[in-house]
Amino acid sequence: MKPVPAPPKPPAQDRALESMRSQGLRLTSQRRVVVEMAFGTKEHFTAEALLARSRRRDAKVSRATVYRTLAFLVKAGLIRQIGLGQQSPQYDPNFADAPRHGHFVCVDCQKVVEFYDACLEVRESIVTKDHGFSPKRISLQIEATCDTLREKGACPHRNP
Amino acid sequence: MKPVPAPPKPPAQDRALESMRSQGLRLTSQRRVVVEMAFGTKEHFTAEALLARSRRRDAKVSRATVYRTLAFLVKAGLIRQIGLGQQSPQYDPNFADAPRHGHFVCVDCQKVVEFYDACLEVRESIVTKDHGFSPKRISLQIEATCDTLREKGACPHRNP
DNA sequence: GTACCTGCAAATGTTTTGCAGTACG
DNA sequence: CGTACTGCAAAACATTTGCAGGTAC
Repeated sequence: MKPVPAPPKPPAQDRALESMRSQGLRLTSQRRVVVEMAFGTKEHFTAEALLARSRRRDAKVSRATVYRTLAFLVKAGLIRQIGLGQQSPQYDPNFADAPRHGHFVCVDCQKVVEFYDACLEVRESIVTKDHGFSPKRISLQIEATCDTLREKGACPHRNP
Repeated sequence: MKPVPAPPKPPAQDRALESMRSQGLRLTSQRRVVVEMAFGTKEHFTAEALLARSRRRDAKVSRATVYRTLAFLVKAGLIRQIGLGQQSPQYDPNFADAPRHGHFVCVDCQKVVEFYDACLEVRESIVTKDHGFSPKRISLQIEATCDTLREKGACPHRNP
């Protein structure tokens, strides 16, 4: 019997629009632009950066609309606000597809690297239950130094 | 043989003052008040709350001094800024004595419960090394629902 | 005595909000 | 067509900073 491939998950972007529609929100052109720009990258971004990117597509997108749309996406669980010890909060669009990853923050070069570990997830779940809770959303951030930088003097995580 | 009790670790408050002195900072009366108020509770607090509490001790402590002192304590690793998904950042004075604990945030009542798990710590360290990093500071926050609330209709974590 | 510190107030930066006009459904 | 949405600008906050005067050491 031929194995049936799992149907591809709709891109986060489509799920966001669907989520908005199902909540009765109108799919305005501005909201489409903001959603497209939010999920059009795997990188983390700030609210201001998302505004700038959205305005390159449509110069009239307002700051207010970006903040309002971002707030909805966060509440819907499609984007997560992460506090990486930096100045203003960053938003991570990858949680829609990989809701359980954590972040390394390289204290040498400030680069953020995402990771996932099944053992951690299992243990996190056990510990949570042991304390009488049911886990809903886990945020794990590890500030660390880069071994390669220390040994070779160059950090492999820094962008080109 | 009589067991020898481990010498008590100096309270976080004393370590903070010592840390400031060793860095060449002057121990002004304002800084003493802010440090005392910061470590005088096990609860998390905001910068504004620390200002209010400090002013109850000395009405003339300025906002600027509170922010400046808080920034030093965070950089020194004695207090940690935690992003608990709330409005403004919270500060946790318990990291000086227990630098590796995590936080449950009850999504039902917003109460924050601290926890520690040795297995998690070991696994976190392994995963970090596997990715070529050496861990320096770990921040684990788990948003969860409270089982007792769901079963009994009352949340045991809510304050009296 | 002299840096370093403080309080004040103004500057900065971010997010929210009120409102009149616009457009989705 | 009505109601939700948008852009704008002002408001609301949170945090930082410049500076004149004060104080620890």
